[in-house]
Amino acid sequence: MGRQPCCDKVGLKKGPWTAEEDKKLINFIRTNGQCCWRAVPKLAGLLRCGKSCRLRWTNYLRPDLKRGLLSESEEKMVIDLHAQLGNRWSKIASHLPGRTDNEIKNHWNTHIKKKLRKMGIDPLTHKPLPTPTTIPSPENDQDCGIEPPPPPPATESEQSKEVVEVVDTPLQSTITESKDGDKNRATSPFDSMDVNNDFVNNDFCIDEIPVIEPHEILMPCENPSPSPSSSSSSASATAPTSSSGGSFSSNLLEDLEFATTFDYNEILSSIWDDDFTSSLDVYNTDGITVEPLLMQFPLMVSDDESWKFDSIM
DNA sequence: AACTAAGCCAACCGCAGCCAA
DNA sequence: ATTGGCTGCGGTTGGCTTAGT
Repeated sequence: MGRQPCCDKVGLKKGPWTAEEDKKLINFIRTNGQCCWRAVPKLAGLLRCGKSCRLRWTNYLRPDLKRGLLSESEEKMVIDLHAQLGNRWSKIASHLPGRTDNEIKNHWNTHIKKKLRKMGIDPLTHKPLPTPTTIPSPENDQDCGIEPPPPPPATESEQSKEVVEVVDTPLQSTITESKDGDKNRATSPFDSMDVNNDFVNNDFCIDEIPVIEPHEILMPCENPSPSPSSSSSSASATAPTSSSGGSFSSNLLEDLEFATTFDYNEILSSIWDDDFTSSLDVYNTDGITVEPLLMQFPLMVSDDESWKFDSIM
């Protein structure tokens, strides 16, 4: 049965989201909540398909998102979970509050894969790579787009199945899953690894970027830099750049009436409904309940300029 | 300073699964 | 049991940024 396209693509906008679009989407979800993504663009006045709106919201605009590089512990968790679950990014993301599947997938492909290879571990199987004497390294470099020959080709599902079912390989984490989905972590791939052990213990860096401490990311906004007149639509009205993310441009912030000195919860309550924010208080991920996110991450910022509320007001 | 290559990430595409009619 | 609509997921790509020459 032929599937209809998810939306009529004629006249629909694609590509990076503008601050104006973000604003519309936030305002819509703020007043209506998340429902019927197909209807969202029409109701919110957006020339986007529902899918695009959902993606933008879940990957960028959600208030509970934790931005910035993954911490060391998060990376290790991703590796452990990947050993168990394979490329089931959404499942993996469900164990990392504030992280999206897309973010984890990107981080895996750009950072973790390389690190694992450096450590002599096949990122696909989480088993030791063949020694360089057996396979010439340039051809073996998957970054060149050349996957190594056997280990035998397995489909995505086969690969996942294999990883989940075969649990007593040397580097395999032994996470046992109870019926209610709880994961009891026993050993990590790193525990049994003595190859490059110093790397594991000392050099498993997060790209030399320190983890941002809460006191570092809470910005008092006492020093509003003399930004160009906010009424000027020149720079702030343009679409967000990829580096800045741009989900909160100065225009958007103006429109949402952010205060120059703010309390994050205040901001949240001004942007999102009480019902909505309260739904974030407890985040249950497959049996793992974490601290209420808004308490855990009073203000989640990163190198991302867009989160520096103070400097752009 | 200019050019090129590599890295990175937001967004798109298409399929799978779920569910209601 | 079948059909059709919707959402979620994973793979892929386009374009911007950064590093190297």
